[in-house]
Amino acid sequence: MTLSEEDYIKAIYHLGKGENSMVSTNEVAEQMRTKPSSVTDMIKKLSEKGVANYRKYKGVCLTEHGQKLALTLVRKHRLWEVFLVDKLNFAWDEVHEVAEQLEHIKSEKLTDRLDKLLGYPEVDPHGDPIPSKTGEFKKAVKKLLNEVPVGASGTCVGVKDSSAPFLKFLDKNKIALGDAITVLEKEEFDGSLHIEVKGKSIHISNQIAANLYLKITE
Amino acid sequence: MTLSEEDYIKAIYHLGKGENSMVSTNEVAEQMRTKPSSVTDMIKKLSEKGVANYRKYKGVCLTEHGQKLALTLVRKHRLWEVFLVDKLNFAWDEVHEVAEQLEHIKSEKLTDRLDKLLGYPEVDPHGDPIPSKTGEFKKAVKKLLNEVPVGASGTCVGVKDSSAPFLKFLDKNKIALGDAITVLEKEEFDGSLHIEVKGKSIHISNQIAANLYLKITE
DNA sequence: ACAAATATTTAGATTTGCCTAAATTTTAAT
DNA sequence: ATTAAAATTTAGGCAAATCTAAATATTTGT
Repeated sequence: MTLSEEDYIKAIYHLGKGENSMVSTNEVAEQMRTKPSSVTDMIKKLSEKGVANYRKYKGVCLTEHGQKLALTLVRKHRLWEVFLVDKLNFAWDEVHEVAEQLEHIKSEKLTDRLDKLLGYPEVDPHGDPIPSKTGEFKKAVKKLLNEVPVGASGTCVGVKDSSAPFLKFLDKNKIALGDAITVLEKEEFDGSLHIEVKGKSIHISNQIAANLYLKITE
Repeated sequence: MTLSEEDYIKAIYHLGKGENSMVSTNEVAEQMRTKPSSVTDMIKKLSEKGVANYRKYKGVCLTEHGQKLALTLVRKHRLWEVFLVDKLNFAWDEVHEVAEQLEHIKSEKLTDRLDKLLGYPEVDPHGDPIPSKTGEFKKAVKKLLNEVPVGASGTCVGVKDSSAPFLKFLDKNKIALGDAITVLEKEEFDGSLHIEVKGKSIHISNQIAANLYLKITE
């Protein structure tokens, strides 16, 4: 598989956590399933193009210009996700791969018209915010379950820990991605929660709650 | 510029004129703005993959499988063109380049859902037919002006001869792409036409008419 | 602070698509 | 039918992205 400059920019952006922190060669390599030496090569090129700042052995971050490019990619990716769900009735959990391809289409007009068609959405189907044309973010509607206030409801849209044991736990407790969840009560002393899922009330530890993402709906 | 296998398949398909005739290395090279030797290389690879039939010095055509791939590409290209015009209000003459990118997106589900969203259109904005999922074509609604029956109307959607002199001629006669045209009268002896364009009645030779495409509307 | 472990870069090879130039085959003209 | 012209393929190289293995730098644990 041959990776594009845009793929590298995206990886650096995401690893930089929105705040444009320095990311290491190995981090990028692992994220992109490639070798560190390949990353070094490409990063040098991005650096020469004025897209990234690279310092040997120190890591890499995006330049202002690089960040603009990254934001544009994120914007396109998330707009396409909304399109797939809202207009083509894809399920929210099957859009990523296709959006991954669509985000590389080069046409500013296309992106802007798509934005308009969709009614200028502020978040994607996973609850992640969509940057505006000028790069501004609205706040996310996605929160870790343990940060959701009592009484609030949402849809389970992702996990932070995707290890087998955790997923197994979810399964055993009949919590699935896509489920509607309401926070009923929060224990003071240990942060554990009573939540309602599929009409059933269950009790989960803070540990668990800290690894489940909710897209808040009310 | 680095061309994909799909680009080659498309070129071979289009040069083969729908009927899957043998096309020459040089034809493909010219169409793709690349060198004959590059074409030879790629054609060999396509042949090994079972997508094309290649005989040294004789030319190339698509296998059954290759034709399926080509049809899928044409289908995707034209569906995206309809999308851009109908849903995103692009002008019909500015969609080609973007559709050229979109046609490479790999997702059968996406294509089928798009088809549905658009109401299963049978022709694209240029009047060219859209293959169905199973590869069937409806007949084109695009005709050369000299083949259009007297009384019929349409929109000028393209030229066969795109040389500067011809385009200059069109300009001088105030015929532009996108214009509505009605055929008023046809001369028996030389095939020349009286047509109405923008409220004006003008007279054009068969020669000219044989190089103007109309998308028939009534 | 030092050695061992880890991370990163460099060197050199590989693959792929493309190119130029030379060799070969086919086509066309007399 | 023969030869000149045109088309096509082959040979050899280049550039880009990647990989492996070796070299170098940084970090960590004691």
